[in-house]
Formats: sequence, C-alpha cells, structure tokens
Amino acid sequence: MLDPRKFRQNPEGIAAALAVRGFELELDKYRDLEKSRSDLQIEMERLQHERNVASKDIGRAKQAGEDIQPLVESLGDLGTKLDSVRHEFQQVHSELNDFMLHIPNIPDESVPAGETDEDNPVLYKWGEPPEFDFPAEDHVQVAGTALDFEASARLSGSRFSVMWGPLVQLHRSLIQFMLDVHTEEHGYEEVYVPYIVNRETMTATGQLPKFEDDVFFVRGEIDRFLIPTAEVPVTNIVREQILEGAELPLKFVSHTPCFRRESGSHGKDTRGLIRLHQFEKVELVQITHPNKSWQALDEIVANAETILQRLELPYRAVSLCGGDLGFAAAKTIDLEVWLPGFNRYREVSSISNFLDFQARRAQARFRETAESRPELVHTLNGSGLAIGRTLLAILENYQDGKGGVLIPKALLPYTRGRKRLVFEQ
RNA sequence: GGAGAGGUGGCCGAGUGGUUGAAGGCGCUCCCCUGCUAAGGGAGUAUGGGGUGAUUCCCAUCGAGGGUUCGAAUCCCUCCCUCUCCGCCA
Repeated sequence: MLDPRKFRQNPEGIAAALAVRGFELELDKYRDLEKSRSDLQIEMERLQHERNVASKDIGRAKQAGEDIQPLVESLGDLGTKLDSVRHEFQQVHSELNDFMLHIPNIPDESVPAGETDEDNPVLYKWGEPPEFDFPAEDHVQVAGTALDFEASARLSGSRFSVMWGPLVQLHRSLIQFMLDVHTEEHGYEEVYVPYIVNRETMTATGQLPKFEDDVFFVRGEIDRFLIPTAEVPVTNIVREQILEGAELPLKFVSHTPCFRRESGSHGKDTRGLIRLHQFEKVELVQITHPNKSWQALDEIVANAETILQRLELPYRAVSLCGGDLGFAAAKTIDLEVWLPGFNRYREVSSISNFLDFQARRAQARFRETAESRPELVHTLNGSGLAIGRTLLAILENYQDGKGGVLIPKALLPYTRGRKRLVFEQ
C-alpha cells in the first residue's frame, strides 16, 4: 500500500507515476472517498468526544450520590446520531481501504518504459550458449520416461509433474546445493514455513485482494490459501513486529513448493516443466533498513547469479519494464537462463525491491534507537533459484547427444560421485 | 475428536461496569549518588489514526468481530489462538 499521507498531498503526482506501469488511477473516485472519509471521521470523533465527556460527568455525579437521570436525558439522541455516523464512516473507510489495497506500487525512476516482457531491456549476459554437434533436444525429450506427465495428469490434471528416480535425485540435489550456498556463503538463515496461509498474510505481501484468481483456495473454517511463493510466509514473519535497528538486515532463505493457478495462461507454456501449478523454489528474503534496500537488491541479484555461475548455466539479466512489473514491486531484475531446447532465455529468478509497500500492509517496522519512533522496514525477495526451471536448464544445457546428461561440477558433492545420468526413452 | 483453563503494554502480572490507556514488578532511557564492582534515589518509557503552521488537542485500541449500557478490560454472543488432561496419530 502507498503512504496515505503522501497520497493526500499529491494524488495527481501519484497518478502520473503509476501511469508508467499502465495503471490508471481513478482520481475522482479517490477524491470523493477521501473527502467523505475526512468529513465523517471528524464528525464521528467530535460526537465520541462529546459522549466521553458526558459519561465521565455521569460517573462523577453517581459517585457523589447525585441523581444521574437528568444528565442521561440531556444527552438526547447523541447515541443514535453517533451510531449512524459511525456506520457511514465504517462504510466509507472500508471502501477507501479497499481502493488503496488495489493500487500497485510506484515504479522506481530507473524502471524502463514499456508494456510487455518484450520491452524489458537486457542489462548484461553471462556465459555462452553451448554449441552442440547434434540437434538440441528439449528437456521433455531428454528426460524420457523419468518425466511422467501421463501419471501426473491422472493424479491431478494438466500442469503437474511426476518425476522418477535419478531425475528427482538431481532435483533434490539442486535444492540442497542452493540452500548450502546461501546459508554458508551468503549469510542467510534457513527457515521452514507453512505452505497454507490466511487472508491477512496473503494481503500483506500483495497477492490479495486483487489476485485471488491466481492462487489456490483451501476450504475450511477460515479462508486459507496455498502459497504461490515462499515470499508470502517468510516476509510475513515480521508482520506486526517492531524490530531493533541493529537486527537489520534480516536475511532468510527458505525452500518451499509454490502453487499457482496460472489462470491467465491457458495454452501458454504447456510443454514440460516450464509452467506448472506446483513447483519448488529456494527463495531469498531480506528485511532491510529503508536506506539500504537498493544495495540489498544488488546483493540478492548477485546471490542468485552465484548459483547460475556455479552451475555454469548461461544467462542474462533484464530489468522489468513498467508494464511487466509485479503489483507490489518498485523495481524488478529478472535472471533468464538459456534453454537450448527452446532456443531462448527463460526466467529462473525474479528479484524485487518492494520498498515499504509490503511493510505498510504488514505493519512491519523497526526502531532506529531505543528512543526513536517505529519506522517501516523495506522488504525484498528473489528466487535463488526456481528449482524446476533450473533442472530443465541443466537437462538441456548438459545433454551429451548420446542419451545422457552430464552433472555440473558444482553438484558432484551432492550426487555421490555420479557424473552422468542416462534416461530411458 | 471429547473435557477444562486462559488470551491485558517489550516481558511478568493486577484489575468483574464509572476520571483505568490501564496498579505493581522486571526491562529500557535520562539524571543524581557511589574511588572500581555491586547496590541505592529520582524522572520518563505503548501503538495506530485525525485535526492544526506549531506547542498542544482529540479519537481508537486490554486476541478479533458484534451486542447490552449514558459509560465496557470488566456483562452477553460468535469466531480465532494458546495451555492442560483424555482419545487418535506420522
């Protein structure tokens, strides 16, 4: 959520800034709601004050043994008036709140103009796409029977996977490898979190209320949702907390499955492991001091790149343009890995700075010193990396043309010496 | 799943209708005292919001939401959570 005070001061300026991402702010609606809110709140608080003063008088009179009846009667219809103003206020307040919760974050000034992912400028490239003396296969062909979509379709439907044997082991090795690098070399603390969260948690990070169609709902006594990313539970660890300045930054890493409806992508990326309803991810989250978050963004980008470099996978970095930017992000850098089977780069990591946008929804704050007032922290996160897509990239980049896949050197400690996998066709 | 007990400020903990946003203690901050250490004395110390140029002022918050009342931490209802015992169980 954006700062309501700044919003009040300069709604036109905010509307202009939001236009960069193609969001049209309903200024008239905002002004109407804000005016009503202000009027009603002032009137409501005035009546409440009046009532409080009168009630204290009555209390005093009663203690003094006086007759309180005349005082009670002198209040007249204050109670009913207050009730009706309060109801009106609550109505307008929740409408305004809902309005604010649907407004995306303001893009940082450095965010490039553009509408779709095709407009994202490439910042740099690392590594060279491999040259094969045989026709490159895509990961579905390489994996053969180890990738069993016939089974997953029967169990769950489309966009799920069943993997077998060595392929799953490689998948597991990747998770272990990434967690080890981030905890031992990059200073992240590993955390295990719930995969099912409540509405407040989903709202704080920005998935709700606007994107309920994108997430899986779990039926039960209260509304709960499957997490679309570890960002949701991990960032919410600091929800409604006041941290000490000296604790910052907090750096968390968590491996979780991610569940996404992919409701807007019918018929898109239907082959293989590219876009599934369920996939694994190792996620990096940082909670930082507000003037350290841009530095942290660079750090997370570098942390994610380390994984790709150790795995010797060619990739490039792009800066998301205004139109492609996620709802809560002020700026996002995507890392895209080279996929020989598709002959293109695909996202394996998305690293974002949310500034205080999520922190305000979450009321996640810190105190600079023991005496200072609480201030909102900044939150960031990035994949480090998406496991399914990394696995896929290894199958495609390390295929040897003879029905096998070589294991990247960095993973050898995790495969107990096995250097090459062979998949049945 | 069954039975019971609870949820109060950073923490512990009092408070069953009336100047209680909340006693007392611990912690923390500042000051005084003390040759060091230990101890002692005093003052301060919640969060969110609103109006104002500002000091100041006002409103809300004792798990959440409703209700009763002139007035609710305190009474009633619903929900959530925690703990104990029993049952079941990876």
